[in-house]
Amino acid sequence: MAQKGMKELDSKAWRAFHKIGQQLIPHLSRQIMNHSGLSAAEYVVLLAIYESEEVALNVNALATQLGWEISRMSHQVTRMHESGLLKKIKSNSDSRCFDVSLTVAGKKRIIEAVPLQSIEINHCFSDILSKSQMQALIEISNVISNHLEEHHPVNQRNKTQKAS
Amino acid sequence: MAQKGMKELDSKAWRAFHKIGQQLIPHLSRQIMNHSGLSAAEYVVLLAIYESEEVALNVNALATQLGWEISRMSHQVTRMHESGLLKKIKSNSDSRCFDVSLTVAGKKRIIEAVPLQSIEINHCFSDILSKSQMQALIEISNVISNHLEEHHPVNQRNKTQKAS
DNA sequence: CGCTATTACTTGACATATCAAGTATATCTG
DNA sequence: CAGATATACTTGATATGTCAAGTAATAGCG
Repeated sequence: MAQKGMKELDSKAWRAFHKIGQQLIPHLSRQIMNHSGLSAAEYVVLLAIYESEEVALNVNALATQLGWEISRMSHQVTRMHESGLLKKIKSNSDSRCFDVSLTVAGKKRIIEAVPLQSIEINHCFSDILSKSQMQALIEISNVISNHLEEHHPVNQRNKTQKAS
Repeated sequence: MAQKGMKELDSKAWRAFHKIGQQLIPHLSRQIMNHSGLSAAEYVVLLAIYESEEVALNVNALATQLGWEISRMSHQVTRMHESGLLKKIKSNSDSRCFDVSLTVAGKKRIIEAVPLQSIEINHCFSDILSKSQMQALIEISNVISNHLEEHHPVNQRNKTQKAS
């Protein structure tokens, strides 16, 4: 976290950023768990599918959308399929792919969970930051994301994306 | 990530924040690993001890400083002790406590690792943000941290802290 | 068509995080 | 000083993330 050979402001800013990441994200994960019984991972996966225009997404498209490694997505989808949150059907256009979609139970769970989570995000984030601070965060995020996408060819994950 | 029932700006800001957290932190963790062979967890633990004024810290103080759960810290210290990065000696003032400190090897590893990691943080963070953006991040971090500390009594972790 | 390369996903081993109990040592109270 | 409490840390089960290899199906190319 702390870094010698960095200017004072740089170091403080980095520590600040790192600190909220380490506090806020775990806090919100725990809240999702407490409020809806979903893990944070289950929550984001369900939400990504729920919000998607597509009827069904494949594992690759999901991974790309969430910025996850394929293998992580595969494990997660497997678990969520086993626990009845997701349907997983071999695509008929390309039988290497799976069409992943929400089960009735999965849809119900995410619809219940989202408003609770929104409240919590408002409490810990939106309500206590000014508009200009949020604006700043958006810009900062763009700068950093663009940099990473340019200079760090995004490992092995995120190759093609298609929904069958 | 996305949240219905949130205003547009709020939602974009939250997604922006979440996204960089999910991209940048893992990226830097991988870089630590590649450059120095230390895991991100090992790195922050070594650094916390290295930077500390104290000759030795106990598990509790370390956990508090990093904002970790005690049990996580205990596991981590155990592993790092086994791998020879840390010394762990029963305190003589309170034999429930351990004095944790760097081994020679641990000190060497962190001294080598820090400058490499600084360079990487500069590349992906400090060099591409303006001073005012970094300033904004510091303020945002303070707002959020203060809120969490006030309203979410910091679970079971972070109780007392003492260095024996 | 047949052969190689690519793509989509799976799998298993391993590292790590979290949670709920547990152990051992202090400390506090009557 | 005995008994209850609190503290410091450990432990083991479980969940999850990462990595390296694998399998299977499609695409490209001669």
